[in-house]
Amino acid sequence: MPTTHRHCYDYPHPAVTTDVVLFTIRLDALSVLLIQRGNPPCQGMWALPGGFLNIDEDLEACAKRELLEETGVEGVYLEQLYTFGDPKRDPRERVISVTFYALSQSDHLTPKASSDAALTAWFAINQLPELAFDHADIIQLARKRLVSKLGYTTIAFKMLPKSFTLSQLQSVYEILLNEDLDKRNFRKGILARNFIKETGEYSRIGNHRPAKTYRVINPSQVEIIK
Amino acid sequence: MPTTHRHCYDYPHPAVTTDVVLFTIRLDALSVLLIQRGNPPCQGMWALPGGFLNIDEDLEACAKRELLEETGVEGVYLEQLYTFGDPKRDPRERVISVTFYALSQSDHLTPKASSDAALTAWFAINQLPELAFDHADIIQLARKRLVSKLGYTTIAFKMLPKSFTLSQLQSVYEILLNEDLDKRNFRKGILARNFIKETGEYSRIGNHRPAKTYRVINPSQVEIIK
DNA sequence: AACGAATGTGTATTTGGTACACTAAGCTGT
DNA sequence: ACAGCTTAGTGTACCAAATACACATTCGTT
Repeated sequence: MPTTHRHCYDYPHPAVTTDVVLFTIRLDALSVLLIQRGNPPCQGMWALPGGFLNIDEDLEACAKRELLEETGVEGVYLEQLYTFGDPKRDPRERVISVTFYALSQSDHLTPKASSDAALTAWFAINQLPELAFDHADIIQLARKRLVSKLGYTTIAFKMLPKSFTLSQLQSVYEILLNEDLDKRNFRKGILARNFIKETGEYSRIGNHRPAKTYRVINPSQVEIIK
Repeated sequence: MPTTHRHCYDYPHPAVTTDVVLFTIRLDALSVLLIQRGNPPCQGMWALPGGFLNIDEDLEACAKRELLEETGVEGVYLEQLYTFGDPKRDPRERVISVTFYALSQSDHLTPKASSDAALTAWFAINQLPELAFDHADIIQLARKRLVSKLGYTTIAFKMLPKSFTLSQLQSVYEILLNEDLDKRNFRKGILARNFIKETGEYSRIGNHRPAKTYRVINPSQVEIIK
């Protein structure tokens, strides 16, 4: 077992990791992607995808890389959440975790087993397994942030395909807010904000009337309504 | 010059610092506390108070400690802002900075020269000097966060003494939002939210009618209106 | 006692949000 | 082909919240 310790400093340095809370809506429930840990500590418990920061790597790049390496997921919307640094949050050494949350439509997602053969799986936010480290706290904070951002940003669109129906969009809001919304009021409100416009196409799935599909007018703009 | 390098790791570790954007309102302007750097890099430039994280120290504790050591300021409201980690943000080594913003009433603040005799001074947010590292970005983000939190939290009270007049409170909002507010509507709105109540005392400063003073009912509660 | 300066107060209007029910269009099974 | 099921799509009346707006009050000063 090599313990070369080749990287030395005058003062002790903490380790820095990134962790990602990847949300999607699956089976009408807000869900999170987790990885089962293959090694101690917390072996066998479930954890967020994430890992150690490379020394020349940007924080966001690290989050994206770990997500790709561990789950095969890429191209999702990603935003920094909070930095967790309790001195005892990892029993091995001092670890600062810069956390992110990510949003994706579920049909873009085919999480593969990670390179070290760990299991990855979706869990509904209300049916989470026992989680490693402080990852339960991270998920709850991410959920809180996500829900509160619904009100003044356009992040909801990040959980839908490029083209979507108003019913699909309403469903995203209803699941995240955990309450039913009035169909007419929802449509009136969302259309008044001028974020989306009709594609001219129709969604013809199901044995019922086809629905107009819409797309986001300015996909890059996410922040701040009004 | 001792270069003992006694702290060694299998993989390179970044350094972790905290930096604090301390806001106050001074001379009718939103202002920030800065320190003039005595050493390279960026010698002579102004920078945020902050410094390296001790290996067993909580992030928030580090921010408070550095603020106290470098400026003599303590007891202020402090909240984590964002983590800056661009690989080139510090020319010496890889440095991750976990940033905070803090709010204080100006009359509580008597910033002293720090132990290493650097200068500390207040700067109006619109008249900042040339800043070290990415500290200009940090300040702008902090300002943006502060202003947006005005709308749905009670942070404005953190910039006032325990007992204050409604005109003082309105002035805080006007300076932060950079717009004039209607006196009657402001009072109606703020009183309807039931955050504050009359102390029964009057402020008798100036050659004009004394003003009722108010205090916050629940000083610990900061988050989320409605 | 007159003046200057900031305090303190109410109403009418506008705006935005909420509550609420039926017709339209497609598919399926007979 | 038509009856029945399923989701799409649409407007108005009501209520609550935000806005616009002007003058009398109470100090201190001269």
